[in-house]
Amino acid sequence: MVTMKDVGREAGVSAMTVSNVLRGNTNVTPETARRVREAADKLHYRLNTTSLSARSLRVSTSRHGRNFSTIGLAIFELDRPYPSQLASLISQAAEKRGYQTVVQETRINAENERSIIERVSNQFCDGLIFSSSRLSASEIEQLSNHRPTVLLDDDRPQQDLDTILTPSEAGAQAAIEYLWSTGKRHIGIVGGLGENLVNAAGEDNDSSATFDINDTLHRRLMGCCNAFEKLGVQWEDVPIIATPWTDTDARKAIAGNADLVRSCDALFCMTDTTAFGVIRGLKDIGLRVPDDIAVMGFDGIDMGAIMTPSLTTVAVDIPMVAQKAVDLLIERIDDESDRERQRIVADFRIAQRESA
Amino acid sequence: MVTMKDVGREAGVSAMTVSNVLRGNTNVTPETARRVREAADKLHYRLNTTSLSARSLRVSTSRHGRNFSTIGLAIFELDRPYPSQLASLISQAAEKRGYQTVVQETRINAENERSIIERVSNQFCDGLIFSSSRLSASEIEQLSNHRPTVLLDDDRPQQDLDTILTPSEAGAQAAIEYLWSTGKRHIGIVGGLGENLVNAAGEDNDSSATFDINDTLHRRLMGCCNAFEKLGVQWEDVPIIATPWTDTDARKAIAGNADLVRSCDALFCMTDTTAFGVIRGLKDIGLRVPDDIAVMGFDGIDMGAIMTPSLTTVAVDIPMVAQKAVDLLIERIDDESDRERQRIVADFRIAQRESA
DNA sequence: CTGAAAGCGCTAACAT
DNA sequence: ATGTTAGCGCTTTCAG
Repeated sequence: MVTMKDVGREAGVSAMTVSNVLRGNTNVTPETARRVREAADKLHYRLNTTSLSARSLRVSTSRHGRNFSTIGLAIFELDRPYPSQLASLISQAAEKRGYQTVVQETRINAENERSIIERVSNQFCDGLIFSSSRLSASEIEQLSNHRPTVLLDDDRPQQDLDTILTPSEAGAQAAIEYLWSTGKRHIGIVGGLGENLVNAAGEDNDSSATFDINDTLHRRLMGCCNAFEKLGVQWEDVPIIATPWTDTDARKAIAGNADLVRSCDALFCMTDTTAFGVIRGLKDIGLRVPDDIAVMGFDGIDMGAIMTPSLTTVAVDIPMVAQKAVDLLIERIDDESDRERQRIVADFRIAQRESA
Repeated sequence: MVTMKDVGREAGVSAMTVSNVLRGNTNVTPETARRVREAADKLHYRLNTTSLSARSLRVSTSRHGRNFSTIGLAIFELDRPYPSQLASLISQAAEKRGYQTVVQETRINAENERSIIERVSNQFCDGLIFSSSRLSASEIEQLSNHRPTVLLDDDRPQQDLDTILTPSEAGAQAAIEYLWSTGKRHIGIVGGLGENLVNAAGEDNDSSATFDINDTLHRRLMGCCNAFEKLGVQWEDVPIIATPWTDTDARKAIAGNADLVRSCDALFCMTDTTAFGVIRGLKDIGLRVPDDIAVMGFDGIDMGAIMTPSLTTVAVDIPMVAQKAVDLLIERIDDESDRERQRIVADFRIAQRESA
């Protein structure tokens, strides 16, 4: 690494003069400045900002008088609508409160998450937001040196961190009840079993042994189950189509379960993206939505309103998730007191559109 | 700020012992350890990782023997398919090469971009990728202390940085030619004029005065223009429907230009998202796609394949954009030599699907 | 106009 | 088992 000392030696001056030249602050002879700049160019000098920050510990105010507060957001996937909308909303909510957000993709991999904390979040973030983490709260706490942390969509009971949850159980129950209220009596569920999101099985048997990637799934299934029970339908009789929660997988799952699908008059899908694939898959096998069969999703991503047919769905209040996450985190950052951890379930509404 | 010294004073030990306890490394009396931990808790001590990094300058290898290389990606929006897919692909390409990616949303705002560089990228990234930046290359260079930088989709000729471009001109030309080849003779263009992406007019009149947010638009229009010229169609006769490049805006634009739309037998949309809104808007006014009118998009986002009807589009090789961006950047990071700047235009193909 | 010294918080190496 | 020393790259202070 090239230091100011090196540049100084090359230019025949001290490191101090190099510093002065490069920041253009104090008076330096034009000739000296030129020599220094040449030397810096020649050696490809780059300001080592790490040590700059070390220095800045000393001076209370930053050079520009701004607050350099930063939130780290670890999110499972960036290429799908729900997490990317959430990331965007969090960025914007944080910005309104004077925080910069840095987003990192975990792809639901524990090793990635550790790396994120070690390399970045822990290095310079004032707080962390973890969405669908595979790490235990205690590991996050330890790796992050007890940085304030908010978890999203992590329902493991042993966690002792602030948590924002999507209304999986209540939302799913409301979905089934809605379909029932429109006269559907043969409601199937899509996205039920098997590995979900990604096939991330078989890793990480230690710290997160208690973690089930299908946690959110279970809560949504539980909501369905409750609804059917209230409606007097045997849970065992409910058709469940297994598929990962992606559009292409869901499309294939419909093709592979055509007969089962034809016995239904409505399908409730575990996510909107799944529903998109289902609607496409239904067209592939000659079924019209909603005329032949109703389809309902879960999430409330923007694109659902634009699709043809537009998607009836459990619309989670995603801006609320983002806002609460940011608020809770900043509260923790500002206030070191040990107030009790919070656990907030986001609102939802049934967005009644064309598909059901 | 609470330092190890403070904790040590509270616990009646030296800072060194505090360090040892907190990292659980060396042998410490359980009793001492307990006292230290209590003191740390009481004072709300948090490891100052800034100085950790300062320290790490000294020891060549990191504590875990890993390389802590990081790429900063500044992207205009995270809640739309194209940029979020791109961000995801860049993250994954970088990871394969041992780099962690931190993503930040600019929302096409110069002040945000400056903040991103100052707060984050400049602090600890080895290199930057800027997508649709509003800053000039020279400002980026200066703010980032000459960090290696790759620009995406920035066609300003004065820039002297590595650049990856989407094939706007060739892609648009190919789109028009494709529609023509299917017998369409009344092709309209959607997404043509007015502020695009966001209404970010009126800011930043100094450094980026030379920057036109409609730059990409102009290149795509130029491609259309070339195609029509070759086909013997007067450019002045081509219907152009102005709308920002979002689905909801595009949907409204169709409703507001119903008569003009009805005179067309095909519509070429500036982005896939625009096309989604257009298809929906066409249904709103009773036109069927592709029976009554063909629709074509530009980008090649995944969802286009799942829609009903599936979207015929200029499918940019987005993985190639991501891969080249990462490769070029890492090349710059590794090799300080001043090889000439590169300028790569990504491949594309016409994804021939149902909508046209 | 230029440079020497001190020190930011932390920890490896060494001393007690 | 615990403490002391030195130093990471840089910049503020103050002396030449």
